[in-house]
Amino acid sequence: MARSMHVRRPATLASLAAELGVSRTTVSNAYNRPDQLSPELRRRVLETARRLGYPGPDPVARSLRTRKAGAVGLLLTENLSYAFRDPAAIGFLEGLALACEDAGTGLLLVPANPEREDVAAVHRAGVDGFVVYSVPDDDPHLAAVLERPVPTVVCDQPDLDNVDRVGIDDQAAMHALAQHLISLGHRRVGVVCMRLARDRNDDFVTPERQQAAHFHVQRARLAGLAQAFASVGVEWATVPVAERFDHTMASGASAAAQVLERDPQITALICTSDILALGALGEVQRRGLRVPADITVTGFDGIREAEQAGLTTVRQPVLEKGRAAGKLLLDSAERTRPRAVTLSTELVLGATAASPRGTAEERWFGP
Amino acid sequence: MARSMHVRRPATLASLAAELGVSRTTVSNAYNRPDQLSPELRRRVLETARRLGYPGPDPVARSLRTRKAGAVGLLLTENLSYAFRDPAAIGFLEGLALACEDAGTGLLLVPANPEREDVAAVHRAGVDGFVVYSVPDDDPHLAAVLERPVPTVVCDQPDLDNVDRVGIDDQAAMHALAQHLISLGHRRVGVVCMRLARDRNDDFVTPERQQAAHFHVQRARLAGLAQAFASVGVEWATVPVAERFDHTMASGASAAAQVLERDPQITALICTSDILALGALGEVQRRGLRVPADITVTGFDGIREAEQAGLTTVRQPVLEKGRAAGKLLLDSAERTRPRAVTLSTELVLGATAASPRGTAEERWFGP
DNA sequence: TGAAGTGACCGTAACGGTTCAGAACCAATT
DNA sequence: AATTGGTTCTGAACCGTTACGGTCACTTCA
Repeated sequence: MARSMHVRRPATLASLAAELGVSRTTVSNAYNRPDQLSPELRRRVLETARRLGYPGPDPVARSLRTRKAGAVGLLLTENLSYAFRDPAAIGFLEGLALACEDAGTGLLLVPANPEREDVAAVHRAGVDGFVVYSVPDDDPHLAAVLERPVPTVVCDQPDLDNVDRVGIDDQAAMHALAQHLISLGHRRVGVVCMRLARDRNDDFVTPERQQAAHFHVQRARLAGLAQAFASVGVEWATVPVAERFDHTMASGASAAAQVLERDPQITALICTSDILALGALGEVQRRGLRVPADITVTGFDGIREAEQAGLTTVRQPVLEKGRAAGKLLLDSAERTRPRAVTLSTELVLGATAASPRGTAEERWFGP
Repeated sequence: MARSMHVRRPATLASLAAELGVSRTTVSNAYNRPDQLSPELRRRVLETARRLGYPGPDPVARSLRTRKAGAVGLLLTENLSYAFRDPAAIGFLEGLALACEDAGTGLLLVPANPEREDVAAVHRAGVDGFVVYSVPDDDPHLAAVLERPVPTVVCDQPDLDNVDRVGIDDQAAMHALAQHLISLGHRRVGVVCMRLARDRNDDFVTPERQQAAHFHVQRARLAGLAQAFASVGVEWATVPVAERFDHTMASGASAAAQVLERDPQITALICTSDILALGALGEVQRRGLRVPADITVTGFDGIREAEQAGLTTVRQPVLEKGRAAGKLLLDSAERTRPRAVTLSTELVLGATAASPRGTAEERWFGP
């Protein structure tokens, strides 16, 4: 190949300067400060660059000198690829991408596999800051991020002092949903929740595990439920709570089955995410139960698929969360840290919740 | 704040070395080659690093020295955020993320806004290679990427000599779909297609524009249709082809309306993407036409939403495309470039295509 | 006892830029 | 003639690492 004949090392600023008989500074200026040299010389520089195949200043070397990478890193709970399967995560990504785009900043997806504890990828990331999306309190990747001398914004979890955060009031939102169910007359309920810690537990959750949960969001949602139901005399410890490690519809279905087998008498199945709820919905119907006539099912998130299914749920502004996280990170002007943004949620009254047989009214006024 | 009291410059390899009274090399080795120094010294190095708040070797400086960034860049046709709204793009991203994750490589989303011709983001990207997803032939960002001295893989379009490519045979796939429609008896059809060039043209497409299209994929799909229909005597120039710049269901709907107004007699509406087809489907039904009894509608891509709608379409392996692109880029071992990967497609016979009233049989044999 | 390892560490030279304080030159003003 | 100001270009320092080719003391073995 003719190509491999002249394996001349790629041109650099210095070689260009030598070729032209000018200083490196001048070549650098030709790219970065056109006003610092005569148009004629600049033209010659660019011309020679083209001739020599010089692609312009090396981005890495520039980053080293300027101490700016022009990118923000994103750390996720899950596999990188998972993020593209979860509608809520996709919404978050879209919002974050929006903010980055506005700022002309790149978005680096850091390959932090939660299985392996390999933190090297975090150390290798050349970024000006990190956004951390929904990781457990004790995530080693998070620890590695916090060691890096760059600003960081956490979305959802964990809730750390000294670190900027964007999120919602999970406990209050779930409390509101619970109040709604309570007002409908539900007292005997079951719960399906997402993973509470980094270890897999596809089973019922003990009260201790609920309180010790390393995922702040799930802990808060359960606490919201517990608080609401306890206030109307429900013994929370007796409520079956099934946990699933994988966040899939299949998990929702199997968890629903597990709960229903433990207590077939429940009138409502409360799920801490829409994905789980959609799975539960399928399982419930597969068992011949009508929703909401025989049983109420609720979710959390407000994803499109939930809306289509008419799910009663809590809508949270996923896109806004991403955008807010990005803005917070990029507006490093405001130095009053740590800052916290709490976005509002909305109770979505779908068609999957209703009063249990023997309605609230009947309870109060008798048949 | 106590924090701002000691604004001591952040520790570096050198300052650590000085503190310890060893050489920089040794500190570097403590991180990168533990076998090159005694465990005891290594322990001391790491201990001192912790005490001084040294976060480990600076990734940018390391990248400069090793000439490795540990990330691949992704260049998209559209706004970054758009990628998270298009199911096909999401699938591609998932596949690409999968490949990157396997290799422990980061994925940098480059903010290349197609509106502005601002190529700086491409120059600023510290990456070991680029994946380019479906951009027009004359995209300035693509030109900037190709100038960079790093390997590049193009997915879908454009189809360049000297550059690795992953894609499908768009022309053949569309030809097969057309053959199917022809065998059903369709002769009078309309077409809805995606943007053919970087300039906005939300209108009918002239034959010249079809052939000069800067989007290779769309050009090929139209060519497949033209070829198939021409071979059964249809004058392709008379077929109404409506183009839309934005890739949304709303665009599909309006384009369908435009085509139907031009020629209400068409028996099939062929769309070059599922998104457009779903929009067209809505518009057609809004007009009181039954699908497929009154009119046939087809798509292209095979996204989940299309499957749910029972759309007759062509399924292409979007996730596989992403994965293949990533692998191609990362397996720089095989140096037999340029390489090309053409993945196979599948005709999906949904419920939106049928013989037109007055079927093929009736045409041949009479009533 | 001398040659040949071996393990632990170091010095120097890149890597490819950006930046800042001037130098050199020229024209215009005082 | 000296000063001022502006434009254009340069020299040297610096960014924080890692690669490479050593040195040096301490075994090991014939």
